[in-house]
Amino acid sequence: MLSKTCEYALRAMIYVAQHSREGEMINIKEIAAKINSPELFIGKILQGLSKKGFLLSSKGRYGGFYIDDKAARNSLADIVIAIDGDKVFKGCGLGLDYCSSKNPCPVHHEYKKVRDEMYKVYRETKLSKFRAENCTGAVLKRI
Amino acid sequence: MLSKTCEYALRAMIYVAQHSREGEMINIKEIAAKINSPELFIGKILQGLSKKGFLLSSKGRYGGFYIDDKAARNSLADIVIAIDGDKVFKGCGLGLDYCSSKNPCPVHHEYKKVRDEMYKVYRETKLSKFRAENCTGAVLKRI
DNA sequence: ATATAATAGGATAAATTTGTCTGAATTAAA
DNA sequence: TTTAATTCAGACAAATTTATCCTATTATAT
Repeated sequence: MLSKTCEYALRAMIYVAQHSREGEMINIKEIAAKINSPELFIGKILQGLSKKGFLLSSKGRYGGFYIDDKAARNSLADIVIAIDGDKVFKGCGLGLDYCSSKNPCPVHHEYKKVRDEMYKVYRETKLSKFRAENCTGAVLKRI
Repeated sequence: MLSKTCEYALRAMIYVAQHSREGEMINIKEIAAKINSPELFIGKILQGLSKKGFLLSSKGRYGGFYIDDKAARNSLADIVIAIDGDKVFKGCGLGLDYCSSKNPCPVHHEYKKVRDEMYKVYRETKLSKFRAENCTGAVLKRI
């Protein structure tokens, strides 16, 4: 389970990827409205991701956020890890710090298998999949 | 990802199941020490689970907690749902409320598949698996 | 130049989760 | 019957996460 912050971030990044077109920035007001999130909060989140290089931003009138080809190479897993850390993809199913193949908790083997697949789902979903040229227009909020 | 409360609960319940023997109660101090959790906090958690019928308790000297055959029929998934709700097993990978097969988010199909397997892992791990007669003595904390 | 509209940054506030304290009730042993 | 050891209950406190406010900075159009 991802944090709310992380869920907002994924939706926002997908939305920005879907709508990034040459010479157009997408602003926070629009993003917040389209992904069902508090405007100021998603602003903060994207500012943080922008600092880390996950998307471009520009201030001033007609400013906003943008995901270019390079930034679109990031996967959803990269974003999750940047925000929530890797516990969801690497951690123990019972929350034990030391749990591992050599020192497994009572559910380690079964859990690890599925956890690895979960990682794969997020890792293999790249932002490029959502970019304008490929985009099928998946909606990120109830209409 | 489970809440910390839930992780403590699972570890505690497994520990109690492992050590439940006829006419012996396991007390909170022992449980907390063995699963690496704050004593008063896991106390509260088990009191809640006990109210909901997930384990038996008895007050007074030599009192404590106990899991009998009937309570041992519960799975780890039952406990997770009792504490964290079913979002982890039923929710959307991007946190959307309305997401479903008919109205899928951009990762719904891949995510759902793995999420269902995750549910299965917790659902098919029953407390009875850990009861004294079957117990292989899996340790729930670093020694 | 000026007005306008956007992000950036830092402080703050609200809500939730996690953890603690205190005393009451209960049980069994001595 | 007294004492000791336990869970139970409710209030409280601390920490973390989520969300907002205010001002500064920046960029564009007019």
